[in-house]
Amino acid sequence: MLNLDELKQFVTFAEMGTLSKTADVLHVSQPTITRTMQSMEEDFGVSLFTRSKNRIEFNDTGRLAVEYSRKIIAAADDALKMVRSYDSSLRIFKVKSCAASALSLLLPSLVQKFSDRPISSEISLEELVADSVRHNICSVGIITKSMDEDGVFCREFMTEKLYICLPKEHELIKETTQSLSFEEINGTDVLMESERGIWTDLCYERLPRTTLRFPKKTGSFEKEAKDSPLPFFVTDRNTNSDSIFKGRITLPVTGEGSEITYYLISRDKDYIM
Amino acid sequence: MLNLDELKQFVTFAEMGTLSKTADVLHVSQPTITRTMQSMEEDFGVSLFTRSKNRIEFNDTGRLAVEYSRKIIAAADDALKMVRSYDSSLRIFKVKSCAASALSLLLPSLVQKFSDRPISSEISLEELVADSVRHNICSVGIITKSMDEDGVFCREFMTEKLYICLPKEHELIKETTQSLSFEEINGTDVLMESERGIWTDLCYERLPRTTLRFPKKTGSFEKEAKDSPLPFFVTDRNTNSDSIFKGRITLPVTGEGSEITYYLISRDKDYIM
DNA sequence: TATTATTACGTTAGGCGTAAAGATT
DNA sequence: AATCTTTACGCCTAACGTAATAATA
Repeated sequence: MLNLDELKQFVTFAEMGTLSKTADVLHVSQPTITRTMQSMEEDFGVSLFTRSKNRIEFNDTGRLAVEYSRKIIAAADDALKMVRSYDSSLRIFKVKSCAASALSLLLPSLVQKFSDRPISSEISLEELVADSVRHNICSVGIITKSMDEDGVFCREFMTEKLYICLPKEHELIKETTQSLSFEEINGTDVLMESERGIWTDLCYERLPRTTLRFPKKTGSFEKEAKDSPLPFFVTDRNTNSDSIFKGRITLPVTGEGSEITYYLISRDKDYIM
Repeated sequence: MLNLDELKQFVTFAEMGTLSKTADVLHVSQPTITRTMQSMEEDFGVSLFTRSKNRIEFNDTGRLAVEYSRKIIAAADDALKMVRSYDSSLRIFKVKSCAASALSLLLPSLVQKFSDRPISSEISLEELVADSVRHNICSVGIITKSMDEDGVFCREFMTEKLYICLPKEHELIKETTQSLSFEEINGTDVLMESERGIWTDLCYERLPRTTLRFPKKTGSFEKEAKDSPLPFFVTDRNTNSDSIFKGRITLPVTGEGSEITYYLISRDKDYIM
């Protein structure tokens, strides 16, 4: 009967080249490896090696067997990983979001609704959020595109609009300026609130010539924003104190992507309805 | 450590519903299954069942674990199957062909070239031939389309052209008839040499209104052809005795597919060059 | 009472390490 | 002499079956 322990010795031998080295790295005796290789041939029912007196090497069949052994081991590793993360997802209510604002809005209601379970949350790339929900790694995800997949429920959650906040004398402001497009902002350095989240990703994409400056320490954005002559972005979901807007003008940003709709996704309907 | 034997007991339990039935079908004692299920929970490191006093059932995590366990078992079965068939392909020189004529032409040279190995050959569907070569199940394949895939070599082998052989007074023959198209033949019953092979497939496709009649016993085609008033197909690679053509006229068949080019494919260049 | 899961216990077989032998470079 | 594979031998663990227990329907 094929056996995962033996399979691992088998592929390790393929990587090490000699039985002795294999025994070394696996912390077992050399005879153990010899026996395992013999039993692999019995299990597969075919010859897997060419043997000379003090040398044993894979033949073509052996190399094929190694390939397939790797697949079995990968399947086993995958099984452990997936089952454990699912179990953990049942214990800990995990939320991944592509944006901080939507997460902040959602969390309080989750804390109330699932007061019996610890809640962990994380800002992550949109694609990873979707994947995590797909694979039961997290209970609820927040993304910016509607999702229509079997076994995954989706509903609209909220919208958020981008504004730019500039010092009154900033060169981008002309007399008649009511709003600014990404093209107009592109090239002007901007202070960002966070290194992660959908807005940051968007700025990297739409403002290629702009240098995005991040707070030196996490959480020091407000302080730095007050002292800085740089423009910064805010949204209609802004949670900063009013003081950062002193001496500044806030203008809407126009162009594709400046208004985002967030969607909640989950494999469990009750989690998002 | 995850173990294939235990995994099989695990998925069998999922199919049987009770530990006792599982023990029965697997021919082991009930305590063995109890212990295995306990050790599965240890291996995965999570709870997989809900237990009442004399009832044990899968929970959600358990059902997920069963899914993944099936994948591991499938990977293991696949490995055994593939490695064994590859080993066999090294011992026995296996040829699969979509047509008998090309096989007949190829076999003698193979017998000479690989006189140290037994040769087995088979007529099969074109797609299965290609798949067999891809998966190392056979050494050489004969198909009718050129193939360009990594790791598979291909070369042109021979061509074969289709003719129809009719009794002199057959209604399909007019004064000026020099050839017949599939459209003209379609609807007329025809005696076929074999139930397998590319020509038979082609006739099924191009002569939907025709009833194809096969020899009652394999190998009795020549005998039946002499006595029959039906037309039959031959090719320029015909190997039947001249006697079957007595009192008959042989006309070329026209139309797409009436001339076929055969290609040899193999994962080993030397096998076909 | 029949069925089911679990625990306890004694036995056994299989797997491991040590030691040694045989062969190669 | 050092390295490598294989065989032989003894030990010990881990897995099995039997028997018994407990609970349910």
